[in-house]
Amino acid sequence: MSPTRKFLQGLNPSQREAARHTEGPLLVLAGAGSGKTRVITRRIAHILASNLAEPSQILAVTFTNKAATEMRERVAELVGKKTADTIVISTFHSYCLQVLRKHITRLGYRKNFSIAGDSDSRTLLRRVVEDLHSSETFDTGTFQSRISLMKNANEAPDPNKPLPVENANDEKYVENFADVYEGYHSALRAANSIDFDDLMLLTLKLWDEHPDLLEVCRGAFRYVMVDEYQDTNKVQYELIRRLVSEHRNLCVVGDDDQSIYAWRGADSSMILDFDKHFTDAHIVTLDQNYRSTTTILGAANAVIKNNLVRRDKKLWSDLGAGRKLDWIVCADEEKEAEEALKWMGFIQSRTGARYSDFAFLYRSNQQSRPLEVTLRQAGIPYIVVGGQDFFERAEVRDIISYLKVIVNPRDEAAFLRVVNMPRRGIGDATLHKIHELCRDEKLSLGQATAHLLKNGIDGGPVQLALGENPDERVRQFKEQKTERGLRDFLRLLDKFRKRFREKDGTLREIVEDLVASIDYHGELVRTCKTPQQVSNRWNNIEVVVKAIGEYEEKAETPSLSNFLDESHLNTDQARFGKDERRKTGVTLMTIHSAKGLEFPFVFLMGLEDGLMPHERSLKENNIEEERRLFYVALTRGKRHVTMFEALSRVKNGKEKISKSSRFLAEIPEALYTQHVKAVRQMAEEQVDPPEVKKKKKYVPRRSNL
DNA sequence: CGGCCTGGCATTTTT
DNA sequence: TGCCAGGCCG
Repeated sequence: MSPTRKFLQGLNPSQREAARHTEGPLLVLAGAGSGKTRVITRRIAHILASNLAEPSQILAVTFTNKAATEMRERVAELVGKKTADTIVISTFHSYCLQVLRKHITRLGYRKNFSIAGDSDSRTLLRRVVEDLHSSETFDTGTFQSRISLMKNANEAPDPNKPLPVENANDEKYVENFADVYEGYHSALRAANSIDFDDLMLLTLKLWDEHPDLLEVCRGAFRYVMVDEYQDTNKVQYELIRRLVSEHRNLCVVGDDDQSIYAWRGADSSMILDFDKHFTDAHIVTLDQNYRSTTTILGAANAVIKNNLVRRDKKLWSDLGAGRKLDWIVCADEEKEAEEALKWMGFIQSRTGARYSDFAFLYRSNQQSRPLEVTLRQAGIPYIVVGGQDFFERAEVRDIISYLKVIVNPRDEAAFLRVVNMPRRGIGDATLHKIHELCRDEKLSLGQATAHLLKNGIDGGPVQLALGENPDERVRQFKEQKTERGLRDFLRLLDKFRKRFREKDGTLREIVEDLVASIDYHGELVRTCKTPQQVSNRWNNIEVVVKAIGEYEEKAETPSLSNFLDESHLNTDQARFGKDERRKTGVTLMTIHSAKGLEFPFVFLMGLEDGLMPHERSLKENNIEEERRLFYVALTRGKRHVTMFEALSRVKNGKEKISKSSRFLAEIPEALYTQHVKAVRQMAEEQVDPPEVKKKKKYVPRRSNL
């Protein structure tokens, strides 16, 4: 067999067409379960076998590290590990970070800049909002998501444009938005920090302001591929566009029907308009599904075709019809969980399936509760995927923040987090002084603190909150405590900066010493309510320390800064334990986290209007995205999907009665069996909601004149 | 400054 | 119902 044909073997006609179409723009519309990873990896192997490019001249971009690793492994199976390792397979974020670490000084940042995680951003934003000195109270998160969406869309604040986030159109948000946006960015700038969105935005800026750098990056690749293209945003598109502008060898793979991250800035018009952006684009549709029964696909197709904005396609498979879907109507969420276990037992008795063949999928995380309780009672092993990110946990952030402020002394969010942790008697009043000094004198936080110590804490214009305390001796005593605290803190930072700089011990050893120096364990004992909490949190600290050790072993040139980069960009949950349980237990997760996965048996929980579709999306008119979510949920199933609804459910501490999800009515009746385990009529009579019709807001039309 | 209490609030979370 | 932020008081 000729080497160029070798990697096209075993592909279906459309897959092969996609894999061999190497030149010019190509859009692969890859339906759920249609073997898109197979196509991408074969395509890469085919390019290499045809000697069209060196491995290092191929760039494959993914959204998650997990996807990147998987892709590399699968390519390695085809072309060998050595070759696979030289292909550039990376997430948008880590590719951009690489570029920025090299060249960011051209944008006026320092090389040791920090990446501000979501909570770091929030810390900074809170500060900015406080500085507005407005009598109003604001929700920081509203500003945060608004800023992020705007940056993802590559837009700057424009007072004439409405804000896309819910409740962001309140006058007070509109009025203050420009100031907050501005304040946030100068705070980031002063902290020598950039946020997640900046990774890409600044890379774009760098390329646009310094064409020589773009030239270098562009010249490095002959073929560019982007996975999950429906999840890209405007900025990512602009990056890609620049990278391929010479040769235009761009292949994007994705499925508009699985676009479920618009709320996070993904812009499905990127995939919908691909052939407008790249006019001579070739389009290949992969609609043969290798995962699900025709029953499941029939339901999924029927549901998704109600979406108006999409590229028309219909999945099919030759895997047989299988069992009709089951739709179980339960009284409440506890019954729902019990019923689900019964059905699992039933399926197991018929098929001999293992626990790990089952997934319980739901719309929102709270729904895991009743399931967990019931599973635990039944002694069935399970794993809950998702929830809080490991690196966002308080104790982990504490330690990471120490490391961040050690690497980047200007990092404000990190500084603020640890300056009084453990308790050093440093409170708001002192911090405000430091902060003002920073801004007025353009000092780093550390410098400002040192300055403050030199001139005496009370030298500034701000009154200590203790001013009203009549007992002057107590006041002075406390002030001394504060001074001592600040001094100790600065000394500690200096000491460890020096140790890291001089490589006085391994990274792991130094971090261990740091944790001991601040007596973090003692702090946990002091602040935690239960010993259980202490051991949980301490355990997480140990995981961090261990992670540093592991990083150190595998990295060629380990550095603290590089470790921090990885900890921000590679937050893959699977890396941190509980992997064993995944092999033996049932899986509980949100539909969002299930994207890209498959299970022989899928249980969809809580299919009620208000939950799925979520009432908030309903309010925001995002029904099509909710429908896609339901579509994603259905298409996770290989052999069977069981659907559950609870007529009544405790929501926010109150019992709520609901109707069936409107999406269920979109499934052809011939494809499911309904099992009513609760008297629906009773429930419906009780409620039938006096449907509160919202008055449509009257929007005056602008005259054409 | 820091502990305690209260009131408002409550999707989804690849990086 | 449960969490977290901000306010209050010792």
